[in-house]
Amino acid sequence: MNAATALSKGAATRELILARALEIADAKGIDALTIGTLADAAGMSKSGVFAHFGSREELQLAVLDAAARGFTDEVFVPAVRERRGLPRLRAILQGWKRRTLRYGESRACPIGAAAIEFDDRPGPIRDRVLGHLIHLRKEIARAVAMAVEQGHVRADIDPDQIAFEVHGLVLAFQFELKLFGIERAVLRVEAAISRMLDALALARPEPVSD
Amino acid sequence: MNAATALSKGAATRELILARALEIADAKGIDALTIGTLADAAGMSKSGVFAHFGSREELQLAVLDAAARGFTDEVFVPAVRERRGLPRLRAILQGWKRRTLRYGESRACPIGAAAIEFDDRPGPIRDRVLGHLIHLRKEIARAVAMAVEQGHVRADIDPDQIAFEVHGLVLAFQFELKLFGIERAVLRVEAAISRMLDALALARPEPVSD
DNA sequence: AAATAAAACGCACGGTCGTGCTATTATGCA
DNA sequence: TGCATAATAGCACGACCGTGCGTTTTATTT
Repeated sequence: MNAATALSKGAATRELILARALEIADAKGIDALTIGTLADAAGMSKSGVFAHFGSREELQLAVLDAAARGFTDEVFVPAVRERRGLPRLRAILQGWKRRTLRYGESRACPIGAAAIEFDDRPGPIRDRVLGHLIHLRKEIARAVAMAVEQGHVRADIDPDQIAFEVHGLVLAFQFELKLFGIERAVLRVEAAISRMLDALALARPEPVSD
Repeated sequence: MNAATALSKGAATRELILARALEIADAKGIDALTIGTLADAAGMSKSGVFAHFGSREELQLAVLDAAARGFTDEVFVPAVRERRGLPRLRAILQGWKRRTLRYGESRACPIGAAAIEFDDRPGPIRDRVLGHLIHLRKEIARAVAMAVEQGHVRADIDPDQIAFEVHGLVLAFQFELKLFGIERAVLRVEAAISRMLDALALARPEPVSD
């Protein structure tokens, strides 16, 4: 056995289970992820699956973390190959758009969905979800701040405010996908993104009165 | 019995049940609205509640419609007292913000939540939710179009695009409430709203190059 | 007031859920 | 190869779900 697969049997099937769990959570949402369904999908017994996590909640937390890792790998990791500043910010937005599109017209990002499903249920899951979302927002704000440092963007803008509005754009994009289909949603989000990036790069909102 | 309460016993308790159901759906989401819980909240038996709707799905549809009526009453109805154009658009946004705030930091608009919970479950509920959302978006776009007609807003903007972005703003607002609390969320959304309304009213994005 | 209709209840059924407990099988090390 | 240990299966429990049915209570009409 080589180094990459140097896993004990238990750890290996745990990964297999987690992969199936991620598929289910992607497709049906995190609280449609039941132990029985997951056991069927993994070709195991309920108690076999259960033993790997100890509780349903622990399973859900593991899936949440896996989803967050997937987001990082798919959106942030490729983006850091771009130059700091606007190019990298643009890459993040493109990656995010691409990932959102992969969910299609009738599914949602599992973390965003979990944030809404659990917003009224205090506990570890809600905390974990909010933690991931806060991290996401910070990364966006960081990319904007870098763009300011690089002189790509006006110095008087607030990176956190832009992160807020970018987040809203992606959320609206998800809804537009469901409401009016892919083509229209892509047009809208790209119009909004370029409008926003233009506004960031412009000299001042009212150059005449300067 | 006077005219306002001229309801048969059945219709009256149906309204009572619906009111309790709306409370539950507001607080816990539409699929935490179970017949047993609702029966307890209404002080009735499960079968008593059940008989009024014939199925759980029919109950959920009724609650969805009630929530949409509530939104209209709370947001659109007061807004039509304002003058057409920007004042009315502003009133809609304020009303929407106020309503969103009422849900606080740890609950979501039941229709928006249902849109996400049911995005992967085709059927009458999903259709109804999307119908309400499309209606909402059309109303926003209509208000923007009126503002164009009144000359309050540049003629080259697309009302549907603005409706898209406004929707995103409110969604981001809801998340901001959960992530960072009320004060910060209010500051952000008001900054974003006034920035957007300013952009609508301004002459052109690049007046110097004209 | 009696008769008819509507409304609500009590109860049970079949289903799924998460979770323990015990037995069995497979794995990895001496 | 044999043995300790980890991994999985089997099974049952209690809770909750939606839903149907027969009965009983409450409203409405004659």
